[in-house]
Parts: sequence; C-alpha cells; structure tokens
Amino acid sequence: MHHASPCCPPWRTRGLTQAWILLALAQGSAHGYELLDRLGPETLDPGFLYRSLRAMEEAGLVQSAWQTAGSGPARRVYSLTDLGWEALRMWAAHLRRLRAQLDQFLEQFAQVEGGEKDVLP
Amino acid sequence: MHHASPCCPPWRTRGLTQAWILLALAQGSAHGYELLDRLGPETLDPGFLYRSLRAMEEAGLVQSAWQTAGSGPARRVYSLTDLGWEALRMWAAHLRRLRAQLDQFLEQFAQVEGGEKDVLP
DNA sequence: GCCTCCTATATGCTCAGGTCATATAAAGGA
DNA sequence: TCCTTTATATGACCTGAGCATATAGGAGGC
Repeated sequence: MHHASPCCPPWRTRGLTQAWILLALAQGSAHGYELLDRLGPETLDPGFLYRSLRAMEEAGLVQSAWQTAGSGPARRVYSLTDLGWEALRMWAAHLRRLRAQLDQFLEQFAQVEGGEKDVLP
Repeated sequence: MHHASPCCPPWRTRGLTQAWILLALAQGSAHGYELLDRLGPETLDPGFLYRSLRAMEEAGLVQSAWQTAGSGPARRVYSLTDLGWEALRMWAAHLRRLRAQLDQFLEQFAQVEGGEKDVLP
C-alpha cells in the first residue's frame, strides 16, 4: 500500500516530440547525434529519434545525405524540405491553439480552487 | 498524388485527457454521461472515459456511488477525493510548465521563421 | 596487431494513451 | 411489442514513446 505520490504527470509531453525535432532542424541541417545534443540527450531517446527521422523522411518532411568525410562512422545528415517547413508552421499554429486551451484550463482551475472549501451550505 | 496537408497535427492533445476529466469533476460530482456533455461529446470517446474513471477510482483519485433513483438505467456518480484534488493541483502545476515550454517553442520558431530565406551567402 | 572506448545509426520488445466498434440493460413512448 | 434514448462497459487495435541491445568505423593505448 504505497500511495507515494498521487497520479503524477511526469513526462516530457507526449505527441509534441516531432515538433521539437522539426524546430531543431529548422535551426540548421544536422545528423541524429547532433540533434540529440541540441534537444538535450537526457530528454530524448536515440532510438525514437532515429525512427522518427526515417518516418519523417518517408513523409517528405526531411531529406538525408550520407556524410562519410571526417572522423568516426558515417553520418546521415538531415535537412528540412519545403514540406517540412510547412509542417513546422502548422505545428506552430497548433501549439498556439494548445496554449489557448491551457490558459482556459488554468483559468477554470483557478475558479474551482478558490471555491473548493465552500461547496454546499 | 494527394499531399493534401503535410503531416497534420489534428487531435485534441494527447496525454492531457485525465487532467480535463479531473477538472470537470472538480466543478461538481457527475456520472460519466454527464461528463461527456461537460467536456464535449465530440471530443471524448465514451469507452475511454469510462475506463479512465475506473482506473482513477482504483488509484484513489475519485470515488463512485450508484444512483438508481430517477429514470433510465442506473448511473455511477463520481466525485473527487482529497487525493484527486491533490492530483488536479499537480496537473495544474505541470500544465503551467508545459505552457512555458510552448512559449519557448514559439519564440524559437519566430526566430527561425524570420531568417528562413537568408540562410547562406 | 589487438583491445577498448567513443561516435553514430539502427532494431526488437514492451507499455500506455487513445480510437473505433460493439455489447448490454433499464425506461419510456409509438 | 418494438424501437429509441440513456448509460455503462468490453474487445480489438494503432501509435508515440521508453528501454535494452546490436552493429560498425575510427582513435588511442600497449
């Protein structure tokens, strides 16, 4: 019987990761390992990143080219396509709507929190 | 060949549904079908709602009581527990952090969007 | 030469949040 | 009686995401 903490919303928010990847790429072409650094290696799983990149390439949002020059193993360098830029703009619009929803939530929460103690006479 | 819209972030944001359910319950005890009305029947799947309510009851966030009086089939009326209120406050705090992240995203987006056309000499 | 570490990409397994379709049952009205 | 409305519930399935692990090239130690 360990209620430790109730419920708990722990994570780095679900469903928005692709948006962050697109934004990171919008700041300049890069390969996967470099994107990990840009987004914070602690906050993003490498496996998920690489899979996402492949999926986004298949969808035409990004394109890749092998870079064999330099030291270490070959790198797959990704860059945004026009379609990717368009997707990023759509994400931005979506996140603005999401922010409005959050404002609405927090406003409603403030109302119920104030009246929590005096619900019925 | 119908690229219609690229990528597309369509949905009512994932992972936050439990928070909305808790908030709706904070505005007063209700049974499932009534919660559907409060949250918008179009935006929430009944099956998912009922499963969530059962899970939250098991977690101690809500409690339920059968209401056989009145017309129609029996209703399971849910209400928030103290633990549920605590969870709701944690959700609010989390969503404030999420809002800050969104601000950061949109700010960075505004920067890259402005300089999109002049990337290299 | 060989071993080991760092960089870099990739795959398999699994879980949880969510959607869609469908089942069941009580009341009320035609 | 049968159909519709209200209300709760279950089964199948999809997908974003996390965790573990595999693979391969280069660099440095010895």
